[in-house]
Amino acid sequence: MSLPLLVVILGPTASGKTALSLHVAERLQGEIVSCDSVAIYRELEIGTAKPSQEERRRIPHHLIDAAGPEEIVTAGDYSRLARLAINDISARKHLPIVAGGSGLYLRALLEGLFPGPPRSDELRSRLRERATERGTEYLHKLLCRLDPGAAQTIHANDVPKVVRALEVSISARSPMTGLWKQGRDPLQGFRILRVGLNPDREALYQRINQRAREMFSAGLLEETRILMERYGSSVWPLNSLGYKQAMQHLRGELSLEQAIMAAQQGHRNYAKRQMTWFRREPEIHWVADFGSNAAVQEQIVDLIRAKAES
RNA sequence: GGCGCGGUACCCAAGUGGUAAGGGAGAGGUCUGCAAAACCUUUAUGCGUCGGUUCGAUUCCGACCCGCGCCU
Repeated sequence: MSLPLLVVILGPTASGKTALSLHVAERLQGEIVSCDSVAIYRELEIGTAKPSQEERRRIPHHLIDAAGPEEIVTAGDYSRLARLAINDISARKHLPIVAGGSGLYLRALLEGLFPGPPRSDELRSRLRERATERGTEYLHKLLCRLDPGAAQTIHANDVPKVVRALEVSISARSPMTGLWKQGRDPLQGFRILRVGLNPDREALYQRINQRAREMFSAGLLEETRILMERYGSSVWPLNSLGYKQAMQHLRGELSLEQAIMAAQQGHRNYAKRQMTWFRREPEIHWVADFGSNAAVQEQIVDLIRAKAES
């Protein structure tokens, strides 16, 4: 008997992943595992374009609203939680459908991460202090000494990645690139079918513009204001697209129209980055259209059925 | 009609008598625990048009065109 099927629906923002996953879940007795690094937080509703309460009642969703806004859910955290959810769904004989656009999180789930230490906020803040004192080149020079291999791969200006490499090398007391060689821990026990949504770029950008504007008229500013009051403006998820620009407007740094345009721009740039990430993902069945398209939905249902029976 | 200011890439914009900064957009790329993050690469044989001066003009001169402001 062959392994159970795991369906993965990926694509850039606003490409219709939610619509497609909902349709597939409905037709094939599926449950959805979100792969979205921001929708995982509670109380961030409008800016994350989460599926509606009604949709969530109809189809079970996992890893949406799994953490509070003051928490940080890393790729590693996500991977562990998502694997639990997938195994659970599979045990109930339902079809697990992973849907989302967070590339790193998806890779962490499917291919796993290297056996490194988790993030350490104390170490990080110490390193960042040094960086502001002596300049960012200092961190990279330090990395040259601790892990020359990583220093070569990571650009000196890319502070977050340099910091992580240092964090790993220091707290594990051995170079990060050495730990990389121990390999990853891929998800096992499933046959994976990846479906990628790749609508025409121009059409996607128009959709993004429209959706970003709608978020503002649907109350994004008010939602952001409440979150700022409750948790402060420095909590991580408020740094996300849309929320960041809403905060800038609330602080008087941008006019409403400027904030909307900046949010649109941010989402467009993000969609482009997502596509470059996904292009190198293996074995994706690409669809050059939006997931909200009924013909696409039928086609994918058929594809999954065929695959399930093979 | 007169005077003044300006016309440099898709947009904003610096600049020099000796071969066109920078930023944004667009495109491509990187990514091994903050990733809706961060970072990298790339884009004008061309500086409103036509002449002139010069070894050499985007830069100086003249005329013209366009935009803005003021005056009549």
